[in-house]
Amino acid sequence: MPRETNAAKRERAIEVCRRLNERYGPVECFLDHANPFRLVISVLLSAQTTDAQVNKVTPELFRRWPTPEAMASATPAEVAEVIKSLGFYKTKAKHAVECAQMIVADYGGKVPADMKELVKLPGVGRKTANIVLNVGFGIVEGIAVDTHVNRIAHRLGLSPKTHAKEPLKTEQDLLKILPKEYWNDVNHQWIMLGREICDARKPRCGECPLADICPSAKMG
DNA sequence: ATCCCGAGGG
DNA sequence: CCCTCTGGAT
Repeated sequence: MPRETNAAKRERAIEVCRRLNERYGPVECFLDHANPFRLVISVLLSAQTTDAQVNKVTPELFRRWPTPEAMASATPAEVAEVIKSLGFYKTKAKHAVECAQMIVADYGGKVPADMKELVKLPGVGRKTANIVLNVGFGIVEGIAVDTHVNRIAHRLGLSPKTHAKEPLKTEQDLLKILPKEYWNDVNHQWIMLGREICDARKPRCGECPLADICPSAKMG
């Protein structure tokens, strides 16, 4: 079996994006993104949980501490009490307060619109930073590779199996394959596919719009 | 039981 | 490289 050319991968990846665009329509953020500060905190809280769970706590959270200045003077214990229905709530509360403090101390109370600066914030990695850049600032600098995107890229044969646990390498593979105008689609729509259909354990290939062009679906 | 729309730390 | 943090969904 000859190795697939990059051109073939690109063609397939673009077709993937085209079909997912048809299925999901324009991308949308379901978290509180009224301003970049709220977005950073909301995305930070969303790790390992759902937007719906996050949206249950953010109204009270931002009612009590609406700005970086306000949250900077909260204690992690106070914040933890408000967000305790979420997983990892103690760590997230600590990160939220430290984020607010750093935004005030180092960035004049404004969330930096820059990947290198964003990832300096406690609890903010590339995945979170990518979403903040995309949704909060309209900047497309990379692809937010989470476990879903990672898995889908692997199943579609767009990133080697050896990169399965290295999101940075998966991101680099996708950046090389896909033209930039599709990066934002990956950030949002591939994640939805991963949640609804391309499940880690039991993928529902029978309902998948990509089944006929997916090597993994063909092999079962 | 087992996994997750991550990230920090050892 | 590995572990930890955590509630909720399945």
